[in-house]
Amino acid sequence: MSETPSLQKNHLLAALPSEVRRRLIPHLELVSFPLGKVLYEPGDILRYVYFPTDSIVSLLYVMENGAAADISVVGNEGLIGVALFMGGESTSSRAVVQCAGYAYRLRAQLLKDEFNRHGEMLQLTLRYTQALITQMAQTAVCNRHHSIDQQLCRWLLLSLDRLSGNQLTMTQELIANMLGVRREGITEAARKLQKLGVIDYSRGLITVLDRPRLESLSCECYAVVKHETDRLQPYVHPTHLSRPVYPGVAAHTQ
Amino acid sequence: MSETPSLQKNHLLAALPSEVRRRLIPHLELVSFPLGKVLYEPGDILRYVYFPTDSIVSLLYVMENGAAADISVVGNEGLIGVALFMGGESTSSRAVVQCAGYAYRLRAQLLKDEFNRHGEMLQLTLRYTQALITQMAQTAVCNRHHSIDQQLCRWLLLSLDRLSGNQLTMTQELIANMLGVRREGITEAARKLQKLGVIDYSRGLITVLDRPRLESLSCECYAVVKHETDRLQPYVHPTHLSRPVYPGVAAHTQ
DNA sequence: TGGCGTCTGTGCGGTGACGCACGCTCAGCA
DNA sequence: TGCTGAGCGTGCGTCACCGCACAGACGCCA
Repeated sequence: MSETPSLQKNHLLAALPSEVRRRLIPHLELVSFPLGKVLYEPGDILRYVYFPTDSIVSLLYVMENGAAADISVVGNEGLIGVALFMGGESTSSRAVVQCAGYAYRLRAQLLKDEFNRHGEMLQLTLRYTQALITQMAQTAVCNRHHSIDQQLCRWLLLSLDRLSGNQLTMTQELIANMLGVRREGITEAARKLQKLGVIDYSRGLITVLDRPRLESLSCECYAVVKHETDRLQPYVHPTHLSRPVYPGVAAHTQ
Repeated sequence: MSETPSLQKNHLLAALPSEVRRRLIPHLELVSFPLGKVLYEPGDILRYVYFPTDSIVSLLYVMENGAAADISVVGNEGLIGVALFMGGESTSSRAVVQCAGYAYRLRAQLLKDEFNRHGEMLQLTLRYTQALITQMAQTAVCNRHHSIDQQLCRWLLLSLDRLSGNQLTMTQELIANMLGVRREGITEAARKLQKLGVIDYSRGLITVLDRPRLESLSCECYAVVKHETDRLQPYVHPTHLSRPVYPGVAAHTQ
């Protein structure tokens, strides 16, 4: 194909009908995301939407006292900047790069232009947004009910799903910030996992050795989110999605 | 006006241009929501969307062990069933009536038909959805960082905003279920508020006596959500929203 | 009017997470 | 080669919340 191969790494871009993709390609800019880069702060007007290929971005809520917690994780399955097409133009979250890598960006206005064609782009992004909502909701209950141990497992799995390989480059401090807990809490939870032979880690590099075990140690939240995401974004054969926009949704009523 | 006046009580319906509203009125059915009624369970196909007028519905996530936590509260400012137009058709949440009252319902297909006209309905509902997302996200961080005392205040305020008057008919047990905490925790928090003269309550009837004080005792989460909701849904003059759909969003780019 | 059930009040031990403090260890660099 | 600092390990007291258990209080209905 004549397209940049890495463009296919983002599931949303990959799922676009080739006609739409051809329209957008000239406007998609590959950008590098260094670790810790802030894509936007609460209230910022969004000038771009970003489609990660091999980077991971966390949506963080920051409290007045500086304490924060991530409410969702975005990787190659999604995009950053849903507020733009939801109509709000900005959000109250902060978007921070959690795993360095690359992403394609698209000017806000170009995305809106695409929506105005009432094409597949709208359907795709809305479905993704619903998956995102699921993740946020599950995060909320997880924060309420589950132990740090379980949440660490959930979080490792969510991150792992958005990368290739079985390694994560992140310090315990970073993870603690994401989960909104103490660093020591992560240290203890990570040590337990290491003792069980589930993960190995050293100075900012985490290797997952036994993924099935990790899944069983995680709270149900991971499975719930994954299941729902798979349901909403079954991008195995992108052509499956080449249906008309709203009328295309099966009319189950009656 | 010839329209049912109570239809105006729902902000979304009220904000519709009269042309759209005229189209929908014949299909809007007023239904009664008794306390505790379950509108849908996780995974249910949504046959209707509901526009509350004077009822309040909680979106709950239920864990495998039965423990639950509400992730957002929906009243006359919104609608129940966003999954329908997000494309998912169903959600993983349970919708439960938390304050008895009334709502208008609309058949799923009719809503989709309305979207296919690419009208204001889409813009309106998407903006609402973003407000909902904000609420979920804030709930997530609130669960992580704030005390039961603070969360109770937040929750009373959120509920109060969606009703007229300063009274809530709900038992401490119910509130505890919503917040995903022990009933005793609510008892203690409520007692503190009563001692301060902020609220009064007895056997399932809560009266807010000093709302400003309640707001100051609440965590920041209430204000954040309220501010964002007001920004996204400034339905003071519904005609303000009579703009073209996507192109109407001010082109801030450049 | 008496009884029953719902709603609320309170106590107690247990525990998970916090805040703080300090020590260790390894990579990278001068 | 030795220093420095980032990353990780660990202990200790404190606190919020939990689970359980039971007691009082009020409303409603027979």
